[in-house]
Amino acid sequence: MSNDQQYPIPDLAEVELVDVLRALADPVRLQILQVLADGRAHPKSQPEWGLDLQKSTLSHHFKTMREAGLTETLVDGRTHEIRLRRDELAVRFPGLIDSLLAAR
Amino acid sequence: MSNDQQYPIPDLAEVELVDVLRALADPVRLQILQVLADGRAHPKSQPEWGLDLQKSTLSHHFKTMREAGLTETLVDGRTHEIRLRRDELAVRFPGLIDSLLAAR
DNA sequence: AAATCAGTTCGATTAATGTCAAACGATCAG
DNA sequence: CTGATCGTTTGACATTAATCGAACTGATTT
Repeated sequence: MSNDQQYPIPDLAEVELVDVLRALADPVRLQILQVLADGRAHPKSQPEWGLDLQKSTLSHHFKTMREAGLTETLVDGRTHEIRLRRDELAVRFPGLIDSLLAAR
Repeated sequence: MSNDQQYPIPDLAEVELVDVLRALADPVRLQILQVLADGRAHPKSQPEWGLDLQKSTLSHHFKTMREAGLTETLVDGRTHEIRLRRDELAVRFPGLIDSLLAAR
């Protein structure tokens, strides 16, 4: 079996703006967001993100973003990928992700 | 003399997105932002904001927002007003403030 | 001049957060 | 089966941040 989503993600209807902002008010997670901007799924492996962090720290940031409704996880064997929930976010918070990704 | 702006505000060119997000990733300051959404200057006095906080706490939040580039202060004698730097913010972070104010 | 008022600053307390290392669980390779 | 790999969880530590009350500053009023 592969690509089953099996980490719990919140319904965006229950996510508040302040939750999303808290999740993104961190340089590491903002960098992760930028990488995810291409709309594709990215492996959780360290080299992917251009960040000099331990894997446990990275794992913490992934969890934070997922619980804030920003990402979903795709599990395939022992590797994981994450994807930005861009369409759903655009419905819940129109224009927000776009403006964040456009900022330099 | 009145309405001289005399609290230092940063040049938005030097403000990073993460600074703005940190400043807004708080329910109190998000509420203040909503009040400022009408574009007018609002007095710092407590009844204005619908928040049950001591004045020293409110003062802390105003300072945080000002230093993040979100607001400017207008001093008139012993009373102060603050205003959202909306036009400048729209140039530096296009669409961001609008999407935040539209979120429910 | 003295009292009052608006707002800031300071110090203390408490809670939340980012980071790492170590241990753990599950999957895959030999 | 054994060992390596991917990622999570846990616990510890240090830092940041929100809040309050008290003291303070400067402006206004009496």
